[in-house]
Amino acid sequence: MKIEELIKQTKFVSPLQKAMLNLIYTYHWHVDQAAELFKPLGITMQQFNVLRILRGKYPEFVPVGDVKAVMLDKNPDLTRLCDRLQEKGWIERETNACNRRQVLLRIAKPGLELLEEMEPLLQQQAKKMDHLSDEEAELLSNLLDKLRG
Amino acid sequence: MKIEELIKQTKFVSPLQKAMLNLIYTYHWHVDQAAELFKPLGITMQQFNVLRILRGKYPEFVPVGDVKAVMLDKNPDLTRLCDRLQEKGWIERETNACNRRQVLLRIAKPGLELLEEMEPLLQQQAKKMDHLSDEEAELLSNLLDKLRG
DNA sequence: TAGAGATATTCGTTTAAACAAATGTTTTTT
DNA sequence: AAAAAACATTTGTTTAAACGAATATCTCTA
Repeated sequence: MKIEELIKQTKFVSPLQKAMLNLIYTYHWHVDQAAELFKPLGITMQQFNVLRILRGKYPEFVPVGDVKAVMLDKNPDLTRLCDRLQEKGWIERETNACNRRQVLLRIAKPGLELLEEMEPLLQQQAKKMDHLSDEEAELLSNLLDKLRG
Repeated sequence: MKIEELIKQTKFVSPLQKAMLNLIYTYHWHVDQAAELFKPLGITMQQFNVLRILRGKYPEFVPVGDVKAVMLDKNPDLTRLCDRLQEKGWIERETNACNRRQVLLRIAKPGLELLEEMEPLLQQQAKKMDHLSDEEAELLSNLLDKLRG
């Protein structure tokens, strides 16, 4: 369904404004879908995002600041997000001996297992979203890059 | 800057996953920008969104449910969002005499004036985002429509 | 014309987001 | 070497989001 119909608006200030409204709408559409998948597992999208980043570096430890730098949203409260991840046993946390200001993070075994479990669910969801060809998906990504300038 | 560099990730499960990560990143990028503009005015994006919808119907009154239906995010707590808009004097609220379950909303004069004030600021921000041509913006919007299926 | 069911919004409570200020640590300057 | 500045993260507090349950009203059916 086209964005005009979904938000019942036919006139837009510009094609760019229309695209931006569509971007916001599509983002929320995606979040709603993902939330359904994540909720029964007791994990939020942001938490999942952090675990994904840590898995990418495993078995290295990574400073909190480095994680923040590459997060999709620059969550200012990474401390308490990590508190929650640690309570669930999904990550390990320790201060860096070489630089005691830094706190180092590493994904723990149960965290890796959780991501493992989620993989088929994620792929299943991805399959439902097969409306774009690989070429179109690439094009979309490139347009988003260009949008940000 | 391309998404690969921004999130320091070179391998993606699929072009679609890359596009989705880019979508999420770009959304937050936009929200961060918009927040700077909105914050000094004491209004949030969601509140702005509601005012915009009400202006589109002015001088009609609109049921709360109708507003929710066309919102970009389906905020479940429109009641308290409207409380805040009313406290600031930006909207009027009254129960529908014909159907006393419904609450009707209308943007008030100060709300219209606020939107008026914001217009040049929004256009100014839009000008900074001139990296896409009209055709490319249309294409982006169409791809997002197609993504949702 | 009760009463069951559907609809539209609100309220209560728990939890997390936002923001500013503070803490502890390292580096740089004088 | 002491003081100032910069850095990395944490903490405190206010505010809003999330979610389910509740209220109030209307509609339809028996």
